[in-house]
Amino acid sequence: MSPRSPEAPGTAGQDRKSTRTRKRILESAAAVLRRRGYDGTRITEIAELAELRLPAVYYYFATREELISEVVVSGVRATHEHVAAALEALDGSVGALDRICVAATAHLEMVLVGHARAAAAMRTVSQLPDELRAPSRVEEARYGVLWRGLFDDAVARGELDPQLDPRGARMLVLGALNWASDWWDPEKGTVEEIAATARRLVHNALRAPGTDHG
Amino acid sequence: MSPRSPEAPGTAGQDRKSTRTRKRILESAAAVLRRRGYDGTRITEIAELAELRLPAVYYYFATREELISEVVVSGVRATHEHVAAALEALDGSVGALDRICVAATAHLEMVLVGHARAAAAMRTVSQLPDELRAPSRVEEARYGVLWRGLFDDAVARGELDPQLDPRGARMLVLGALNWASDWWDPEKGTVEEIAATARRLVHNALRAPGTDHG
DNA sequence: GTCTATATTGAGATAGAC
DNA sequence: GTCTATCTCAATATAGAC
Repeated sequence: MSPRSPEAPGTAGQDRKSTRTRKRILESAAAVLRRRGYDGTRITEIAELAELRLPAVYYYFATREELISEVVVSGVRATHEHVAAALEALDGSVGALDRICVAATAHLEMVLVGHARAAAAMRTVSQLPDELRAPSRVEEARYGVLWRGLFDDAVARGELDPQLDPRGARMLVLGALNWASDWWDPEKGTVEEIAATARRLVHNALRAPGTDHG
Repeated sequence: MSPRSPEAPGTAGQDRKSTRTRKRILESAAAVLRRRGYDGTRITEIAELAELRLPAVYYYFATREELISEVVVSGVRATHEHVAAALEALDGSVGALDRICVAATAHLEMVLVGHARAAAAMRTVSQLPDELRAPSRVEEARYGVLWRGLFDDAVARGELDPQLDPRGARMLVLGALNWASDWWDPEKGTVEEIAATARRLVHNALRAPGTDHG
């Protein structure tokens, strides 16, 4: 039976060898995808990184496209979940602008160190051919709803600078965060440092005038 | 004689047919590079867009790498020159923060509409293999000096929020601008609109507290 | 499940006619 | 200068042994 439709195993379920191997392939694919982009990703390189030969990859995924699609979709979903969890952990009294900063920090963490698939997904989505774009768009749209909601709240509560176009501001902020995986070098500073700068920068950028916090 | 080492022509020099064709190939390459990324760029597609067959491209450029390298290097240089010109046009009394905003606007214009090679360059540099990376790095470094100078000025004059790491802030801002070519849709808003939002956002983001401009 | 060996495709690059 | 026709090589994908 093919592991492409996994069944409940005899004992525990989560770490059958095939499940672990499959996961290793996905992580390797994410790493390659992040560095090389969609077209530059070679299955041979993925296999090498996963310490397998190429045909073993095809045992788990029918095609190159299926593998890449799963990396991207799960990367967006994982980022979405991580950000949503960070927001849910907040006290109800936290302001809309501060919630945006928490979301930004969580997003940045995922892109930089949290999950190889997250960085791969953010960098890759716009390069995907149309067939692969469709499934990933669903996840992107769901995640987009979360961010739009955060900005809508900030507008409604008067916390967003009224001179900013909310959509433009939202996309510029997310761009700043996504691009960080391009230049951030773990040897030149910790994630906490860049996250602190990003949080401060985003807070400054969006806040309505007259709400200075020194 | 190959046009790869162009000579002074009989009359004017700039619009010999071969010079124009060469330019057309570079512009086509930029358009493809921007959409597809480094590995996704096919010379056939470049040729098609330039209304030529593939061998004609090889008449002007020895290899695929040489062509792509020229697009990227000239794209960074054109952006550098455009931004530098915008800054030089400013009155000496303009503050450091405002100068950064002018530079940001000029950079964004180039990436979005000014020059196909600019957008291609910004999107592509990090994907280049090492051999191609070297020449583009020289241009990137030169352009980077300009931006570091702008931020150094802002720090020296106390216009930059002291709680921001200057390097981190600089990279986040440039990321926001570069990423815009990924999502900006000319049908959903003019360049002027997004540029206005970007300018306001950057000004807010970087300014030292207590220098509110309402 | 994973391998070696191989079929197949498609993209970069060149030869040589016009 | 630009073309048609062709070579070459690398990458996806499969067959079949273990």
